[in-house]
Amino acid sequence: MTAAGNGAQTAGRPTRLPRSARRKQLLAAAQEVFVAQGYHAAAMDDIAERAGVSKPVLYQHFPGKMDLYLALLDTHCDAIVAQVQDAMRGTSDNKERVGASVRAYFDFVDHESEAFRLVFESDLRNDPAVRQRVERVEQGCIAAITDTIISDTGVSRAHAELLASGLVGAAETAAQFWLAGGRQVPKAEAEALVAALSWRGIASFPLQGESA
Amino acid sequence: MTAAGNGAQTAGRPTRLPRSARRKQLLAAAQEVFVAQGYHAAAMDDIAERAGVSKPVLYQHFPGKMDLYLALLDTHCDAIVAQVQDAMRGTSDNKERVGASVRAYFDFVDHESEAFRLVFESDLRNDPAVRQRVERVEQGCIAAITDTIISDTGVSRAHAELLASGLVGAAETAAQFWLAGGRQVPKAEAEALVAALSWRGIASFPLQGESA
DNA sequence: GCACAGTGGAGGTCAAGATCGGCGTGCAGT
DNA sequence: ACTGCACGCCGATCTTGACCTCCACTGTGC
Repeated sequence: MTAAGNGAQTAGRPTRLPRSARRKQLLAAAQEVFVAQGYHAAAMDDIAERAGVSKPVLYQHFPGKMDLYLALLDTHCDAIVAQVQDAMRGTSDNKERVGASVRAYFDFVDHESEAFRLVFESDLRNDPAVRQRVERVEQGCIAAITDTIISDTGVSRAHAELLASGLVGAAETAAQFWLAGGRQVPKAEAEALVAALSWRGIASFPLQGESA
Repeated sequence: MTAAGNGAQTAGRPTRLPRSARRKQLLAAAQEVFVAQGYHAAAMDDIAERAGVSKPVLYQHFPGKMDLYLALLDTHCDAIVAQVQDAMRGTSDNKERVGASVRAYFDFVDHESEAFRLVFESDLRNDPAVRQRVERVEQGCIAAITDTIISDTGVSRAHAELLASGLVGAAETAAQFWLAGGRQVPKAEAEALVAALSWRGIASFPLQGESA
């Protein structure tokens, strides 16, 4: 199962690809290896072999291992933040906003090849560049929700951020748990359940007891 | 601030310690370095220097880097699971259970030297031994809450686990966010806020959507 | 037939985990 | 009190493993 089941060439005649296609293929191969092994355990040899090319080609497309990783990370960081922001902007019904946000997390986690691990389980969070991006994701998602909470409940920003982080954590953890457990519950059902939990939790806050 | 502010000797005369005390001191030094740098970036030289000893002493107490890390990890894994289980067993009032669980996560995160990073932000989750322990923590906490949810709401186990994972994620993420944000909200206030969010979310479930 | 672009495998370098001979200190026996 | 002993500790070193480049080969356009 070294390089047989993917979309690259299987063996023998090395296929010549245009740079753009080669780059995309390298990114795909790198993603599979990074997701399966993590950053540190993933060797450049593995990625090259997975893509069916040799190491020099890899270094002709990416200056180093870190650049390769960051390219992938950026893609998925942008994806999840955009999905959550769309969930906020897509409607003005807050209940529907909660549902869409939860769906965003489940979609992100359910995306093929478990790429979410690059963001949520990165073994490079100590590296400044990676840490900055990962924190930016979490803070971006929290910020989007925070604004809505503030404008619709009137709680202080600090409180709203805490609530938003709780909601984000619930969706994130539940989605990961749902996937790790082998999708024992149908996706729509799981989304509805977590959305209900979140909505019931947050919906009572407007104009309710603030400092209770 | 290399080795000045800790409990080790500052410089000059190397103090001879009994094995037990030396071991505890090495564990403390290792925890500080692992928390600050992560597993991979932490060098054995750093840990030895932090403890004020040389590397061979370190290897006289621990067979390798991994053993040292696992010793620390086990301690904190046991701690958080026990805290959540105590929160469940400490009372039969479910609202108080939610409050105690949230408090458990905040206490764990607020514990000195940010040791929670060893569990929640480990950069060794790919390693089987570490992964097993970290997953055991999450599943242990979820299981404790799941049982209560099942017995008090009657939802299916799969649904209860999803709800529990959501609650766990909310507490965990909110606690980390609260700490990362510099404790902008007093601890008791933050706990109450997240507890309210969680309780309002879960409290409506009994006899509501399922068996009502 | 020939130049050339791009590939494949072998090697350099370096960081970090793991380890060996010397040193100094405290203690027991006479 | 003096001497030999044992033990814990340290500086310096080895080795492994992984990232990152250099020589021989192959297929194509004129």
